[in-house]
Amino acid sequence: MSDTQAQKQFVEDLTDQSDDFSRWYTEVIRKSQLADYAPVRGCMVIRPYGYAIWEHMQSLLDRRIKATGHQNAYFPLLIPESLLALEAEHVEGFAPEVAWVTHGGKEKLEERYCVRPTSEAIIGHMYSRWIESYRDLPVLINQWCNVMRWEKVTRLFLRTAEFLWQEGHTAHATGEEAQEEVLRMLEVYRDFVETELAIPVYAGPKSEMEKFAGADMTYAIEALMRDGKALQAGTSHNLGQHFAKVFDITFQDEQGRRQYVYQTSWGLTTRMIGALIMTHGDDQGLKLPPHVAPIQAVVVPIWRKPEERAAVTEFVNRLRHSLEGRVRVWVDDRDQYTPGWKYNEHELRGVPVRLEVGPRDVAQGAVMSVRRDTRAKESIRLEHLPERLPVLLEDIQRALFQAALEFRDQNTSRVTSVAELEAHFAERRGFVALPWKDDADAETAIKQKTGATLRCIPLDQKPFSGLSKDGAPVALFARAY
RNA sequence: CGGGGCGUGGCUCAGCCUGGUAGAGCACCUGGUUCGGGACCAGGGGGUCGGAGGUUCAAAUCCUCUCGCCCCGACCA
Repeated sequence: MSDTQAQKQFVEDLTDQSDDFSRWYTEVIRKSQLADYAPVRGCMVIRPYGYAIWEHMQSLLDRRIKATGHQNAYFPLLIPESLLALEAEHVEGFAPEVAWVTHGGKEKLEERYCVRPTSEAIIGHMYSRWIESYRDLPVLINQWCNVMRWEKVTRLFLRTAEFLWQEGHTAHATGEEAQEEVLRMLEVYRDFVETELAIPVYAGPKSEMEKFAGADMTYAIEALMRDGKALQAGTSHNLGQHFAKVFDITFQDEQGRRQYVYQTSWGLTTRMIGALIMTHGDDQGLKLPPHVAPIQAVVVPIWRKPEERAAVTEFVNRLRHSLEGRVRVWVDDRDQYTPGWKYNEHELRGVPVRLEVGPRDVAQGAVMSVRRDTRAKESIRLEHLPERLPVLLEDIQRALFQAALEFRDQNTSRVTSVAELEAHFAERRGFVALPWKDDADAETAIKQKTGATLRCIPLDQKPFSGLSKDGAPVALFARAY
């Protein structure tokens, strides 16, 4: 039996990625208990294991949002239709997917409310009341909340009718300041996603066609999933003065002149859990980056006789105490499962490190650690564990990023003509870099022929130097989620 | 929204074609033996077949409608 066959045996009933990636994705989510379907069309329940990942994401991103001077606030779930309708382009963009509240109890409402698909409208309305002078600027507010978009086709985490996110909304005195903010938050996203989620991204502006409804300019970070499809992982919009004009958000400048503010908005969603699954997962299941893994190390005690059990339990207790506050550890002392069964379950659930503790280990005063990503084993003495385990976890975090980066780079091709691009997508997936000048017709044609869309024009053009003959920047195309 | 597929104990599925009142494996419960890569034996509980309507003496099975999910496309975080 080959190694791969031997490994495959470890997991029961999980479709291989190469057989059917979509099915693998859905199965791994349900079997690992990240989420489940809810009795509401297009909605899911994020189960405790999945929600814990989101909580870690929130805490790591929230820290960065606050470090860049923003404050959290909360705006209502419901938005009056009249407010949403003010910005034509915006409302047109979202009209097909808003849910409406028409009744309060048995009474029909005078004006219907929409369940927010995003909060530009209601926040714009409030900003017009709060901002009077240049001294009130900038306004730097973020909110963590749920939003609803009545999607026709839904997929767990990637596209659900209701999802969780943070949306930042800022107002500035000048366009330059707003643009700085847009790029600052794009960089916050890039750093967060690469550092904490170990997902490499390309960051840059979208084309005119792909931008947010109502924005001057949209920037995004784009990641590559293991099936070769791109996933938008976060967006940062320069809204210019569109919303300021329709919501009448003005201030008096130092010369006493009345001016419209310049705004930005930026968001990152629970979709990133989907990105995590599809970037790192393999045929055995999830591989969670230690920084956001709910359980960083799982302890599996092993014994045969009662006296062994006592010794192992005592040893495990010492181990647990020695790691308290340093590593998120869970001792899996469930009686009804054998060690082998637990190994498989924790691999499916993507726990970065497994610590096996049996009589042999206790005799040596050590534990056997096994990495989820490489399966590499290492015996670690109990007294070294508090130092060694955090280092090991950082190694894994780095290795996951490196593996994803290599995959992404191997699947980024360079071409110099639309014909080459089309030939590429006839054969395979991944990112394709092509020198590009904004041209909606050509972009539409590519989309129709290949299914690929312009994902972004990377701000960092260095990886593509020499590709463009006439100085036009390189754009990245891919089929995308 | 177009094309395709699927809804039967918690899960995976058989039964449907050729109607006769529901079955397997896993999971679950009890007892015992086990426990270093998904243990074993014995006993046990649980479904009215997605929903509604129709045909029929009789419907999981045939017909109509409807809801949901999955896959592939068009739209989006």
